[in-house]
Amino acid sequence: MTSTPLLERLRALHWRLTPQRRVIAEVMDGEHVHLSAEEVLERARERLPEVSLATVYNTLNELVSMGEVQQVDAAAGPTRYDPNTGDGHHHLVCLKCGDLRDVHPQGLDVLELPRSERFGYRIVNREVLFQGYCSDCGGP
Amino acid sequence: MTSTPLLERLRALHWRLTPQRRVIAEVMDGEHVHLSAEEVLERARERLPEVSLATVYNTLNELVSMGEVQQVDAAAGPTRYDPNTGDGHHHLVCLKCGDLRDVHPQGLDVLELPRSERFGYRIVNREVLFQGYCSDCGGP
DNA sequence: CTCCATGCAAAAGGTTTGCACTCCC
DNA sequence: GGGAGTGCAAACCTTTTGCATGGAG
Repeated sequence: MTSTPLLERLRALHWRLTPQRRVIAEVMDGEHVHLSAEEVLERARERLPEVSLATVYNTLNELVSMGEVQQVDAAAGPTRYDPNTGDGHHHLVCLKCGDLRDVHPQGLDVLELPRSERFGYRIVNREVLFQGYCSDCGGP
Repeated sequence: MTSTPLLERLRALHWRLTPQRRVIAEVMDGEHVHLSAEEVLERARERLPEVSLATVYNTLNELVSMGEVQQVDAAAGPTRYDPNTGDGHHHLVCLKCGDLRDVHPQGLDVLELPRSERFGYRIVNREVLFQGYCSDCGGP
């Protein structure tokens, strides 16, 4: 789907590119797991030690706003960030421990709101969220 | 849809019924807007002043776990709680200000995960979440 | 009578903010 | 050179927790 590297797309958007931002974008482009801001910081610092948590938050929020990154709020634990792959993958979260998994429910190609239900929003993400309790936290 | 009053269903589940819990359940049963824990506390105290925030959180978490209440994490602002109406209503949230609206996308009757993708979870809520920015926070 | 729920306040995160400094464009 | 981005640490909010007390079943 999304074959163009993230950095190219960002350059095309005339996004101010600093070393910190570049490294953070690279982390998000490479990892297809759900990283917390803290984990993004960790991996970014492996490449560039002088990165701060505040910048990670700033940058992730911008990437989300640009629709390049998806944010998933698990209600337990910190917000997680996921590169927006464009495939129809969705999420299953544990409300107690925050465990997060990808799922691929079928027949949801048409995840779009009619204009009459958009309320003037600029929508950057559509997703199906299943909430429950994992087997460790209170399974069936 | 859900015609049985919440309290009756709770009694049927042999749920320990204290004055505080009853009042909180009544608030949730009556209100079809998305209330934060703080707002639930406010309304519960109108009926019973000696209710604490901790109890509101405890009780709401239990109701969520029982599948009787839905929790929506907007990423901005506090978690919101919604009575589980059973109709196919979903949510549109503003990532910046936390504004939350009901939407009714079509053709999503089959919001269920195949067992192979449930990972042993006990699922209590399925919903479609549209994230974006409202017209005040950065519309189109 | 026995647990379990409650209240209070403190603790525990996670995320944002203010300000001085840096450096990308 | 100017304005946007950054780092640091403190502030902010929301939610959970510990412990003594009280009340539902």
